Amino acid sequence: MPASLVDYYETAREKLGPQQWWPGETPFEICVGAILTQNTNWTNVEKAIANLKSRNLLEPHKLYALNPAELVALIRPTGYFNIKTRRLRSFLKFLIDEYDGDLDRMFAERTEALREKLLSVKGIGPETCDSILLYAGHHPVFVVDAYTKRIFTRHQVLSEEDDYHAIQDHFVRHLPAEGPLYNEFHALIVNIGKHWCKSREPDCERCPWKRYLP
DNA sequence: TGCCAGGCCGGGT
DNA sequence: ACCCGGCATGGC
Repeated sequence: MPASLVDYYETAREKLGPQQWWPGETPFEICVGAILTQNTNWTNVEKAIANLKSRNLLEPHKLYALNPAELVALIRPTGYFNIKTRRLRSFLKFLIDEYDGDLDRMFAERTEALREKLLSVKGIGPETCDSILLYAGHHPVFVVDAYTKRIFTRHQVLSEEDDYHAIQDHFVRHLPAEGPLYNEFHALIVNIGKHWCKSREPDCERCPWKRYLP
């Protein structure tokens, strides 16, 4: 009998321990980080977050009031700084226009309705949207990323042509519908993707799942 | 030294 | 409906 997704989860959880994600102190910081980390190494994002934090700018109205050119300079280490400035500001405008900058009010919306609204913001795609929902808002949505696809395609759980929605659907259908589990599982996937399973070869012997699953 | 990182958008077939 | 180039810094 092939390993189930719950087997994958439990194996990784045993080997790597609790992940305590997302690495951000406040819901707003998590939202900002989710946008800044698009196709970007997290260590670069940390530098940008530190810049914003040191200037006390991690608050929606303050950040939106900041001169865009200043924002470009502060998030420079993340790369794509021009486009990310636009994306951050479009999210901030949405948050301020719709909820007066109050994330609690935003997250009080029903999951599906909020998901659609966030996806309509230019610069927020499915992964960024779902990361914000799950990690900043504690909505029970499973986050899919490049590691999820790469690792589970390699393990023959997913196929190459599965798109974001197909992958998300697969996980949702095969896991208990629990936000905390979605949270921990995605965090474990990223941990394994970054530190254990970097090889692009079809066989990755170092990967915990390769070694410990039947 | 090159390749890659927790995507997304817009324009071209 | 796809496919693809562009966006850009910092670390290994």
